[in-house]
Amino acid sequence: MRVSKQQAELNRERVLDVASTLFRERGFDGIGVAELMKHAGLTHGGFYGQFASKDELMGEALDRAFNDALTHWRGVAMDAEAHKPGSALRAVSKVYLSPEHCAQVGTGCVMAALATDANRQSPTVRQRMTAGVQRFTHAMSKLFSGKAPEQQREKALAMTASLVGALMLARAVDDEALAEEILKATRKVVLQMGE
Amino acid sequence: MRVSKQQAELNRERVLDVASTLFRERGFDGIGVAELMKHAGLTHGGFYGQFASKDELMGEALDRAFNDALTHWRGVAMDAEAHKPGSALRAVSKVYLSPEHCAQVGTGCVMAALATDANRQSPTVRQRMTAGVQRFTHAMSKLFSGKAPEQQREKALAMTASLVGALMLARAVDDEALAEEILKATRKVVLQMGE
DNA sequence: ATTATCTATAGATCTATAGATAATGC
DNA sequence: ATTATCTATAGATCTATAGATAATGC
Repeated sequence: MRVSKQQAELNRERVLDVASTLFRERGFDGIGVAELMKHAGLTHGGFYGQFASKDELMGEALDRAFNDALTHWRGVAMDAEAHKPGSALRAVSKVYLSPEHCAQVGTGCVMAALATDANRQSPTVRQRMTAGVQRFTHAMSKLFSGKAPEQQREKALAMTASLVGALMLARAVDDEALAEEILKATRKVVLQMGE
Repeated sequence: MRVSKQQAELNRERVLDVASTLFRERGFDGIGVAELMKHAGLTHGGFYGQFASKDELMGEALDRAFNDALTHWRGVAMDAEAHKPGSALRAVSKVYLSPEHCAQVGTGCVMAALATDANRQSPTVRQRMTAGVQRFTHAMSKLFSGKAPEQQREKALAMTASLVGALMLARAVDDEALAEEILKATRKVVLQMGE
């Protein structure tokens, strides 16, 4: 039954990966510890050897999702710049506001999936969400490098709000045509922020 | 114990009001039938004489919240127009993106409070959310009356996404200064949509 | 000997229903 | 007689813990 220290660490990482995805798909309260552990191939009781509480897991899963997001969006921006200088904003908005991102809740933007949920959780969870929003908007500000620093930040904040709101609404509606309309209209607005 | 038909209808309305507020504050799964009924001054078991299920209540509470919202925002727009023609867009964005609205989750925008939640509920609930988004954006399109019809709709959709995203993010962060920054940056973007 | 994981369970929820009660409305 | 509401409870969750088990790591 007992596994090596190394394997235990891998197990813990797997629980975090599973949680990061399933929390986004079903919400923090939409999946229990038992089912999470089952998805990670472990039993319910083993969880409390790896984490102090479900609340602690929420915080760490949030951090993980933000880390993955920053890596992902920096990559999208850098690839675009390498291919065609000045195209990063267009690339990021196109990928973020795509039907594909809309369909992938579990691996998609953590803010669009869990911002409302985080607001109803513990102070610790809220702090992690706040830190994530700060990190994300800071990364986005680099998409407006032609402008003054305070303008970069302002535009990054407004852009983030538009992206997150559009994705969340597009997912909320049970009508693909309407969802696509929302995404398209927001792509246009976000591109105008770069002008 | 039994009350008049008229009183029973008033009781049902009170349950709906309570649900509409508490669902927005805590999420659909964040409050149980027993506590909802207690807030309405009734007992747990009485609920099922008024509603077939909690799911049915969610749908009706959503409709109620959207009805209230449309009345409210039409009022804000009309008051502004009456006072100063052409100021409706500014007035709506100012009130929607205010710290006061940010603080009042239970009586505030139903999309910002429950869009993610609705995505995880039954098809019926999702349909009601979709219908509400259609109604809301249709009302918002009148704020762009100087433009071509298809532009009005496009701008209303993008505006709605920005408003909802900004409010949701501002509420999610545990930092008033950052929240105010998000709201302010988004006010600017929304006003530019009217130009 | 230590410890990662397991089984089993306590105690607190949750939705929904059954059956009793008592006031309304015919 | 009908019915709006009540009390009580079934059955299914949920988080967290206690104690057993068996493999690791000294």
